[in-house]
Amino acid sequence: MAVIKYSRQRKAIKDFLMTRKDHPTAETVYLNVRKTYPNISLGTVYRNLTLLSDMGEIQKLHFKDGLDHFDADTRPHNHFLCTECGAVLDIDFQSDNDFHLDEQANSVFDGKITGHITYFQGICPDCCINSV
Amino acid sequence: MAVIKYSRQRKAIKDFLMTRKDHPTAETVYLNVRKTYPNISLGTVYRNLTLLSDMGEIQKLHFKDGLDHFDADTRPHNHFLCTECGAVLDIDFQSDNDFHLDEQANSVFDGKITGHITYFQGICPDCCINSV
DNA sequence: ATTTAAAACAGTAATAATTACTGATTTTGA
DNA sequence: TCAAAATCAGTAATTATTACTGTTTTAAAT
Repeated sequence: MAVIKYSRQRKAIKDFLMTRKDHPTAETVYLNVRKTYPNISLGTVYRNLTLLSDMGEIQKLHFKDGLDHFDADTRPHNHFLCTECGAVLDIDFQSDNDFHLDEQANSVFDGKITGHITYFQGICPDCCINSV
Repeated sequence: MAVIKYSRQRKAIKDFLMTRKDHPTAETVYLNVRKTYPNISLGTVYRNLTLLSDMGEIQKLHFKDGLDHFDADTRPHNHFLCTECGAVLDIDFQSDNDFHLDEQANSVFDGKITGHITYFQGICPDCCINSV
């Protein structure tokens, strides 16, 4: 695939993803983009999510549910997984030490560490309210 | 499943897992336990890995390859994924701050954070040597 | 504006990891 | 030793994802 051509379907997929902060799955993207493009195919959604991810325009994430999740926010940031409802949220918090973590880990590791991501888990705000 | 009964297959699965530090997949466990129990079935391996995981005797992990990986070490510790060969390793290093990370994150999060895990990525020792 | 080759599409089939089902075997307490 | 329940082996089903095929869309050159 030498040249990448524009496609409205790909634009719609990225546009939708940018409206969401909850890292939807391919299935969710498909169901929503179908509102605008009723006969878009699931294969097109997968192909474009992978393509966008390869181009670095979005991030592909893996959580414990075993599904691929997609995030239009490509800045390095941490994630939270709710053990009650499975919701995935961004955690914008970074500890002061976070910036130095890679070099610290490198000093005790024989290979070469280039990055890290921290997954938090617990009860999300919604589930906290509902369990009162 | 009220009472849990002993089974040699389950013991063999856990015993094998305890010999490994590289977080094998169900398939790898299957291929190895078959050396001792030649007609163990893949379903048995999956069922017991899930059972052991539910009982808290092992940990089920998810990496970018989309496969389930299993770890007999249930102490909280961090992981490393090699972007070259896909190898998964333990990172025993913990920053001084790591212990306080949950409470720090809690102070800026509306829900309740109960734990975290950090995934490092980079080039593993083996791949570093081979690429010289 | 037309033409044209490559890229992308919709729709469908195939793959691969995992889970569920079934009748036989093993475990364990009585 | 016996019997009920758990577990097993083997197989079928499910589910997420990827690959294939013939048609449509894009974009650059006429």
